[in-house]
Amino acid sequence: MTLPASVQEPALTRSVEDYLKAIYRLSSQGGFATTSDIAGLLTLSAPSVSGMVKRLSEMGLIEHVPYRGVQLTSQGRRAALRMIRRHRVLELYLTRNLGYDWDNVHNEAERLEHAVSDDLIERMAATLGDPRYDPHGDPIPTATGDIEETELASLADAEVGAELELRQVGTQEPARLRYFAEQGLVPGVRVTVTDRQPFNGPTTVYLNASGTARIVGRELAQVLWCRELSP
Amino acid sequence: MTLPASVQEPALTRSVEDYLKAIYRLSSQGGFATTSDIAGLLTLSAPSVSGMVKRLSEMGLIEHVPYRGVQLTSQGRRAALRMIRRHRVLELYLTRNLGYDWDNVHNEAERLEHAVSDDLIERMAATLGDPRYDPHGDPIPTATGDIEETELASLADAEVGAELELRQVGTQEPARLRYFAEQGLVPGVRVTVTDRQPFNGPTTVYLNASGTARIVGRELAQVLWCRELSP
DNA sequence: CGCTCATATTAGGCTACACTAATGTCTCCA
DNA sequence: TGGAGACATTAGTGTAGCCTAATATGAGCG
Repeated sequence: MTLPASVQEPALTRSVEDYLKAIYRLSSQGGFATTSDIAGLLTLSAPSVSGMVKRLSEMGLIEHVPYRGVQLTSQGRRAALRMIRRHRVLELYLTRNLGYDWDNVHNEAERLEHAVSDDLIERMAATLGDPRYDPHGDPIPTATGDIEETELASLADAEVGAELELRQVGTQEPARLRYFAEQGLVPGVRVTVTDRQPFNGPTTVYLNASGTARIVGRELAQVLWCRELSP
Repeated sequence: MTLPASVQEPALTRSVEDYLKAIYRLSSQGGFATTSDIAGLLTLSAPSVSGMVKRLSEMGLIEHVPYRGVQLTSQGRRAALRMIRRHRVLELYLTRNLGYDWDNVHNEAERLEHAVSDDLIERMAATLGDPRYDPHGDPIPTATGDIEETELASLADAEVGAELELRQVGTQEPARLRYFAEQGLVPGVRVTVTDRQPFNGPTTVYLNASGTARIVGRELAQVLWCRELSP
């Protein structure tokens, strides 16, 4: 009566997909995602999260340690990475092929990621030449669920004199993204750190290509993730 | 406390959007859409439809005459046409820009139409050069909610000797669509009706461009909508 | 060591939307 | 004109997700 041995996964709801993405983000550094952190990220009440946590762990998507938090199971992680792939492929496609700017793709991708088929995502990815990074420099998981893990350091922590490649811009706020774009601070750019003011002051960098300087306040510098170039 | 005079419409749910599209289709010839027709089209139970009909008429989207059926209000019609525009623009975009065939775009568009923003639809439409017809020849409503109304006749009713332009293919079944494509029976093609067998028998047409004949059974001929060319 | 406060969970309720079973209404034909 | 049968509606349930209010837990500090 039912399908054969091959287990047919019953398709996750939009909510479930959002929870899994949030838990992935909050626990990607290895720890637990707490109820209140999830509630904060998704702007839901804590009891709502408690309720969903119960459902997700019954579905086998997360492991719940009461009063401590949750972590994804391998099944949950796979589902989360699938959503992240969708989101990032969509962001890149919208940017490259439909004239979106990197500061306004997020919301569109956020809605579409729940509606597109795997087939469409793979067609978009193929059209884009199987890209590895989204417009903000975040790595795109492969269709098989692998994601590049790179050690990046925040510009705010970089030493004066260091030569860096800007790799990821860790914000989705349109205003900040627009500002970064204006300043030429986008993934792939190479810079040299020439100064840092004390007491959490701003960082000054030279853009190697254009030879011009930029002064970046701490709050912004913290979300610019960089890779150290050979010294 | 609430928004100013400008009435902010509260965003329709996926279900509501589907009902409105169905009601549009069923009542576009002027009559009422009945509960069981809607239930049939959406594959829902009749009581489910009754319940939704109550909600839709409270929302002012439809007019309900008990035991007779429903019709769209102008507000409901606007919402329905907006969905149809989305669907058809999506179908064309997927066909033209992402390698879909006309027989497999329907389901993808069906899901995406609920998730895309108006902005994205307009970008797609602009990319496509503000198209007027989708891949099946159906007219695409304008962003302002106007739709071309053409008098078309079914090939099954065409007179022998008539010269016709095939304009719309009125099915979404992939197998039939593939067959039509193989036969060269696609929108825009010009044909001459050369024969019709009696007792609801098949229609024979010549493809004017290639000069080859096609025999089309009644069931298929009924969904091929044509415009009569000057006699 | 125990208490306080932040955090988590449970209890109870609401909405949207589906379902089946029971009931109402209309139409057409004998 | 009076049913019979087709169709519509109402009644009553269920599930997913959200909420607020009430309660439980645990961790750090006096």
